[in-house]
Amino acid sequence: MHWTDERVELLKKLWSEGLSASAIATELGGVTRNAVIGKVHRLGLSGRAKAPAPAPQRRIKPTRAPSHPLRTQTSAPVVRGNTALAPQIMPLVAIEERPEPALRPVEEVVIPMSERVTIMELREHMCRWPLGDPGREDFRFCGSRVGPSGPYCPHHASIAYQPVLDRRRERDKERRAARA
DNA sequence: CCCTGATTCGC
DNA sequence: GCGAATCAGG
Repeated sequence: MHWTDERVELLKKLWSEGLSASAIATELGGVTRNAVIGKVHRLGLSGRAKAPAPAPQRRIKPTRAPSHPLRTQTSAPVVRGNTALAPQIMPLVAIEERPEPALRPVEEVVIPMSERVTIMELREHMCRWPLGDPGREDFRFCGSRVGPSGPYCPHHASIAYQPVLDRRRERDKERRAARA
């Protein structure tokens, strides 16, 4: 992959819109975020907005000897820092309430916490408990941190792995209690 | 740990 | 010119 005019244009556009380097890299495809950042700098469009630039701070390379005369010091239009302060235009972030998929009246408590993530946002350590109807646009996964093992967070694991026997035992127990 | 941009420098 | 590796920071 190389930087064709179109790709450069798209890069400029997306960068000006405030997308992160990695997001742009994904969008373009075939490049890493490093490549994007490198290109951005070469094009001279670094720094999308920045305050005063507080730290004069030079970088300190421990051992590597400077093979070139440093061309820095006095003249540097440097507008450093800044991290994507952009209007973040995310397509599918809405979705308000997502009633848990009819899980019979549980007496245990809550921990409603779901992060609720899309399949794209789902990471290795995230709970894969499905929320909603797969195939619908608002389908999500729980997304909470998974437990010590397994694909679910502790809360959903307790639901998923609750054996029928436990429920029966629980029911019998209640009966006995009611009788007494 | 996830992520961000910034910088250097071998290629 | 390019971008991986690295750095610095959130």
